[in-house]
Amino acid sequence: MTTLVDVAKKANVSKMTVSRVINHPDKVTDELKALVYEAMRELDYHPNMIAKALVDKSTRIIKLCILEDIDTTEPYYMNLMIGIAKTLDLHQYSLQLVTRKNFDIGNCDGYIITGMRQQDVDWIKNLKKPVVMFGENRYGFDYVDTNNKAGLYKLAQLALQRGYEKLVYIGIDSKESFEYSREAGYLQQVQELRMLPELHRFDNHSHLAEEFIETNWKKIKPNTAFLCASDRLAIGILRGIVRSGGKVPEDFGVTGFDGVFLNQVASPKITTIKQSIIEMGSACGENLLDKIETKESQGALVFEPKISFGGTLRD
Amino acid sequence: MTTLVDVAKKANVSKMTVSRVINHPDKVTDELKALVYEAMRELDYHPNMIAKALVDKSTRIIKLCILEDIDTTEPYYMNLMIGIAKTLDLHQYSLQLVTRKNFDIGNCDGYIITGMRQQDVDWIKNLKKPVVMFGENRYGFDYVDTNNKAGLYKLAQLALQRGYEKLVYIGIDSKESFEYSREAGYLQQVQELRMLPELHRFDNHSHLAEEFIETNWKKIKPNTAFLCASDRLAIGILRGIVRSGGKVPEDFGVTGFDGVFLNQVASPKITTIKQSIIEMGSACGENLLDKIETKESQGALVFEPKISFGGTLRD
DNA sequence: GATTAACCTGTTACCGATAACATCTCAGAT
DNA sequence: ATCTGAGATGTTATCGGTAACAGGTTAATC
Repeated sequence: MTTLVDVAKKANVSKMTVSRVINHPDKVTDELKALVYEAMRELDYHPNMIAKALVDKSTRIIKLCILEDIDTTEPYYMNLMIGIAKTLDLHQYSLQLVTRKNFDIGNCDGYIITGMRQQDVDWIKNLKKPVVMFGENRYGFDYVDTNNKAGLYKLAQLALQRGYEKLVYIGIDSKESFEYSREAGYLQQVQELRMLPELHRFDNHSHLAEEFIETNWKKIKPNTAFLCASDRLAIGILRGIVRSGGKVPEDFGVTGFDGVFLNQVASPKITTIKQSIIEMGSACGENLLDKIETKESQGALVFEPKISFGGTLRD
Repeated sequence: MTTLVDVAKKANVSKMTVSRVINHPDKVTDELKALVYEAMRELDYHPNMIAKALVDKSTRIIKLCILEDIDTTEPYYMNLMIGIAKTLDLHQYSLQLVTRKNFDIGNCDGYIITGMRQQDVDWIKNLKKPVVMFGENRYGFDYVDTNNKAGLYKLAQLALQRGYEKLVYIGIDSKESFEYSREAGYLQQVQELRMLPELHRFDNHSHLAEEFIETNWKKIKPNTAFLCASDRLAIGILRGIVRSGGKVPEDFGVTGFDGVFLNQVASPKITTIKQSIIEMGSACGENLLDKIETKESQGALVFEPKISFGGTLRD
């Protein structure tokens, strides 16, 4: 490993000058700067982050707190992590994964938190390091998320364009903000057209949605589209309809939300909201690192939803 | 943050003595040790890993290299990471996620690698830091994996016990070691009973398996069990059979391999090998950290497979 | 009783960076 | 010509640990 001193010798300056070239380039003359840059290049110098961390009492560690149960952990977290990791690696930060089970020790420079519940608000507010949430919230934390409301609004619109006469919303039985937003998107579209809303909510498990369809099959009329708050629920609805003898997409429409993994294994593929989770993860990372360096809030970052066209809405 | 010096003052010793109590406790008298421990407890002292890392030129970073395409990245990697993270956090290490796309810079103390192909053997052998593979291999790298052969052997045995007369193996069209082992497990069971083996291989996508069933439906006789190398393939087989009008589990059996996530959304649930990926991840971490500290190879660690009973084999 | 060895404990230097302070230079003011 | 001060560069101390060496006791040996 080449160090500051190596570069300094090569450039015939003191190591402090080299340090300044890196951190306060405006305080060094162009002439010396050129020398130093040249030396750095020749020696392929990379700063030792550990030493830097020691002086400024930082850790270069970001904690990713996944507060949801592992059981319900959606596969898209994998993509989230890939996105986060991409940014962090670039800045020589590294990641610690934290779940409710190993929630402890160890310092860090910042947090990315996902799956927050109301009960978590207190301790999160007390954290002494910058925080970015993955997933919208109404407690004033900076966050990165898809525009959930717009997502359901668009899907509802699409279902109408495709000629379905009734829109039923299948939601997740939770008090989280994203759920309210998705419902709001549905309701807005429905109310703009003076239609009667119909909402049902379940825990996010496909078999609950399936049961719902099967037990209520007689009451369900053709030409209905089911707008689901997740791909899991959509898969259940789809299966329920198929089992009951209904035809998708001819007589019934189904849409989901997420579109990372589940719709790959459904057949037909589900028309859903495709979230570019990797990019969103990168955004989380950048947002947080900015915050760490500038010590200023970066605000929320909302991604516009994109529809991924599957085979569960007719053409 | 309390430091060595704080503890030293409190215990009325030099900081070197405190350091020794931590790293070479045999070189300090019991009397002083007691004092120091007492002081450490009172001050809630935790060593600063950054400072330690600076002197021994380590990074406390482990790189997790996921060499598979993100598209085919199975959700179980999430669990793998949780397992790894659990161990690493305990030892104050942290993780960097590396994919083929951001394969670069940054030092580290060791690697956990998964999804290795033949073409990767060379550079992996050239790595200067300890390596543990997740997934069996035949190149002499230490690894952690489920006993793939035993897994398929057991499933085949189970299918026979449940009265299926014909066993068909549906494999993944790849040259990776785990695939050979699963095939070997199937073949061993089949040959022990002098049955005729039948193997088919596809890329690991459910719709390929589904197509296979549908195009060959006429040739497929009842009382056959399909032993699949992955849950994805099993889902495809299952769907193909159901679509073609076959009855599972009455006339046809289906088994998978993995059991982390996919079988949660299948209906009925697939009888599969449940891998405790979280534990395996922890094992990877421990194996690697051992290796880093002792500088000795720790060997392979093979987990015995457990069957997760779903509804795709009859009782 | 002096010598030596074994064993503790403390001192110093260092890992690779940065901040704070010291020094030096040179332009502009007096 | 001397003084002043701004701006550039170098020196020193520091972050929190550890290794290597130095010094001080005590017990065993002659």
